Amino acid sequence: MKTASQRKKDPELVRRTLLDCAMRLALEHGPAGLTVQAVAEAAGVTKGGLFHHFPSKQALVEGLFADLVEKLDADIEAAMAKDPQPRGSFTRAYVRATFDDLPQGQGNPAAALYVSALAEPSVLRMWADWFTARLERHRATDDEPSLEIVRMAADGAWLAHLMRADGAAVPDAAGLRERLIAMTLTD
Amino acid sequence: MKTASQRKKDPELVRRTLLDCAMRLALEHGPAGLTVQAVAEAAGVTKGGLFHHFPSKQALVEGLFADLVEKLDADIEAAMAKDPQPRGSFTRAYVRATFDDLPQGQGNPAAALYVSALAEPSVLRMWADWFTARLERHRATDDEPSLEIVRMAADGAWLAHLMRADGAAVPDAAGLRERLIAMTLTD
DNA sequence: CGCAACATACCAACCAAAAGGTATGTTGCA
DNA sequence: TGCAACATACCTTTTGGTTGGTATGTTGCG
Repeated sequence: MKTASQRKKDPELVRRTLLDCAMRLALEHGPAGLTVQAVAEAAGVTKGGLFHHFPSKQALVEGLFADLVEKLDADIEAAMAKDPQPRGSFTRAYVRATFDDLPQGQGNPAAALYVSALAEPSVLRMWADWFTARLERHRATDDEPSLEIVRMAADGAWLAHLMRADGAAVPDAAGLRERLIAMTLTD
Repeated sequence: MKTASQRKKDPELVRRTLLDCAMRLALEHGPAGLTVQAVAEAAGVTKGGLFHHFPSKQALVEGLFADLVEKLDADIEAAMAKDPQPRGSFTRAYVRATFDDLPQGQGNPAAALYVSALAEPSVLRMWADWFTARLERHRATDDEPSLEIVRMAADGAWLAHLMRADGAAVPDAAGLRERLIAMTLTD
């Protein structure tokens, strides 16, 4: 991004750039690398400029995760639209979205980002609210213990993926994914 | 702990106290609350005293997780000793240990501790090494996809427990646990 | 329209606090 | 006495955050 004097004023773009850069930095260097200084610099803005858009660092982090939840929600919605079978459709979509959204590239700082952000009560609340709301909405089709186990296994796979030491990939992610989806149909 | 002038010199005890206090602080306030100052203070020692036992903060964190892995390993070993059925015995023990070691009390900063510590490559390596070694050792009895799913579901349950917003407990942890164990027997 | 009045979007410099770490003492046990 | 086990005091860096100012729009009014 060019410096402010060279570009047209476009606060919405700056806001987006800040969020994008924050996400990139956090994924690459973990939560310790997510400093307002670094984010502002990466976005071609000064710290003061950042604080104009986000009144505090917490607000920035909240914006980050609001984006993330929104994206996950959209992916799940899309996956559900293509699923003819009603029973377990949310669980299948959850599995698909979880496996598809695995951040590729270097994986270990990403884990720290996600879960350490959940130390922030406001972020934790965001996630919990979203999840319980979806669970409530699809209670009729996805409220079975066997499906809960599938979702938890997906979470576990997500965690395993994030925590894999250096290149060591998760053995057979695709096969695992299909197996979990099959579990929602045959039970 | 009394101050140094009032107590007998007992470096081993001080070391243990430091690790225990560090664990407590991290569980209560998350990784951000795990400062050498706070740990030393809580243990009734000054910062200089802490740095005498642990040459750096990273060393302290590594000691913390070495303890954790050791405890988990002991629990799994104990659970396996009481399990007559060979097939899936490691997976069952893993499930039992995972559910039994759920840190009670307020849970959200704990999640941050665990996973953010895994941003430290040395800690991540510790965990990965332990896990792959156990997997290799029990390859004959626990190398089936269905058992892998059970272990991942246990991880997911662990994550869900850590991430529950304020009091909201995981619905039916005990039932879930039994269900997972049953899955290792009936498949 | 044209221009003053105001609001928005930034920048540059600075600040207090807290962090990890070190250098140098002091104390107590063998 | 000598060394391990601490305490005290200090340093450096980095952090989130603030302050005052400036450039760029936007709006109301004669």
